[in-house]
Amino acid sequence: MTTDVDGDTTELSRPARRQAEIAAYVVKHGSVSANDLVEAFGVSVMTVHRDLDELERQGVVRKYRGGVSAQPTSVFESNVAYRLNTAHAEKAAIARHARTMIEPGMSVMLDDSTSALALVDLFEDITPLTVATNFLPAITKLAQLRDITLLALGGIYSATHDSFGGMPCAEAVEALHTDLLFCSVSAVSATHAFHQEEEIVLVKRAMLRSARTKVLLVDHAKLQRTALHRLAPLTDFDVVIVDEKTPKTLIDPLRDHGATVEVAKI
Amino acid sequence: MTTDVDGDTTELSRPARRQAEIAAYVVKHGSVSANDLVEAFGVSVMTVHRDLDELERQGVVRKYRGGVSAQPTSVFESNVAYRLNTAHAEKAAIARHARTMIEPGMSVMLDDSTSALALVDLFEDITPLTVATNFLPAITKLAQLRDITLLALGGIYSATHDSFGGMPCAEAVEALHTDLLFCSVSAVSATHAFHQEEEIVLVKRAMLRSARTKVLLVDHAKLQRTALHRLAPLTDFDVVIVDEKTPKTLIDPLRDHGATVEVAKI
DNA sequence: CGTTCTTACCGTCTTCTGGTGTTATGTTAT
DNA sequence: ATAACATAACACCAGAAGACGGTAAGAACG
Repeated sequence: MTTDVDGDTTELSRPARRQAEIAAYVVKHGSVSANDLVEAFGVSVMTVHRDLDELERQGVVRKYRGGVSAQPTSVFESNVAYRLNTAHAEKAAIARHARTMIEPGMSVMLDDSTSALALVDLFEDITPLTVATNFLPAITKLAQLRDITLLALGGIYSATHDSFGGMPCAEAVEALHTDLLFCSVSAVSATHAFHQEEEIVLVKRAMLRSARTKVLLVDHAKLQRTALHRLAPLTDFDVVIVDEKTPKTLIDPLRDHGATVEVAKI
Repeated sequence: MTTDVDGDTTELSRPARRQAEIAAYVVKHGSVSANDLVEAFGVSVMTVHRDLDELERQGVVRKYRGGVSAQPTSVFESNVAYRLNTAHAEKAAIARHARTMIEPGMSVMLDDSTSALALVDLFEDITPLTVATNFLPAITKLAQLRDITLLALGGIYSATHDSFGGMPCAEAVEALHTDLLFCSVSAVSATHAFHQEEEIVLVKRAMLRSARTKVLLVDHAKLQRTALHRLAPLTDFDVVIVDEKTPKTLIDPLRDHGATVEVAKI
């Protein structure tokens, strides 16, 4: 199988990668047996089962005796799109660009996106800093850093996103007001940002209300997709940052509709 | 140096262990130079500095040119007591005992204590379960488990406790009401539970208000200590669980004052 | 201005955990 | 009852991350 829109194959642990591929395989075939997967991926039955367990834990597939089947696309999409997500260099570039907007002493809010995670790696040098996020990997990283006030946004854990959400999270967000918000979405049209899942939209909307300056991080893959729920018009964001690989033909429409778009150089 | 009240030396990575010992050393001597520590522990200057940096990050010592000094005891106590904390077998026994109080489907709240952490390891078999906690290691573990609804209690991260606290956390707690609460404290007298730090007390009090059945987990070391802030009378707890090593002479007074004490068998 | 202490960087070593297969045991369907 | 499938329990291997020291550059103190 060739999957992959553009190059950049690695940057994901082998099992994680295989799991994402298995997920794609399952969705493609609707439902498959463990043995099918053994042949297709050249690993042992045991490993297949372990992978499937993990995918089930994340809510991507459903196991039953004799095989697995795919879950409703919404869940799958946002997960696998996210896991197979590469574009590492672009993400890093976007993060570096975003970083220039941050001054020591500021308060920053991050959502549960890999783009935001790339940004976290740059925080060490912008201290002191207050960071609020509901994204577990980000929380774990930030907890290690000195001179960073970490404000964890709690809530109901979602294995699919590895983050916290739901009403408790929205409430936690509403109790805050930060200088900056960096967030991402699953899809971007000429006029609006979209997201697959309603509960996530809830939290992101709350975040948008709780920050002075709002920044949308968009890698070029997002611009060609669509998603179910309309999150907000792009004009709600003070800045939209895209990566260099984004074709001009996709950027121009955004600007025509009033968005402030900045291009991050690699 | 001999430290160590009772056997059980390991169960802590080498650097972590040395750091705890260094912390103890610093407290004992009030303030020491890096070179002193080099001799005392037989490691390089570099390593000493790294250890001290870590301890400073946790708020246990204060670095200045020429050496380090201990922080106010309150901070130290709750940290090092915690890190040097062994009594592994006892903790496990207490956890196993506590476990019998939990039925599938219940909602459980945990505070930031190693006792609670031991309990987490037993949750895998009591599913489904809803667990709320502000303790980062517990959150990380629970996020891996299936059939557990994890409710993270967010707030301001404290490196000393590796948990979240402050007003945001207290508010998150107040929005809940669980069937059970398992918590621990730094010290227990015949009549009351105590804790070193005020902010922590704030959260624990909120937790006590937000649970139907309240359980206090006490390993025998706690019964001989004292601490600054009075958290609550022991009669506020429905059950107090102590380990087998606790001398009868310490248990009886608790019972005389009306507490329900149960002894966990190893 | 020099001494002392601290940090930054690099290379090496070790430790450890994650990933995997194999075999054995358990479970469900036919 | 038996075959197919799933889980559990070891044991192995490798890659990665951590721990550590040394040296050199930097900063603070006298």
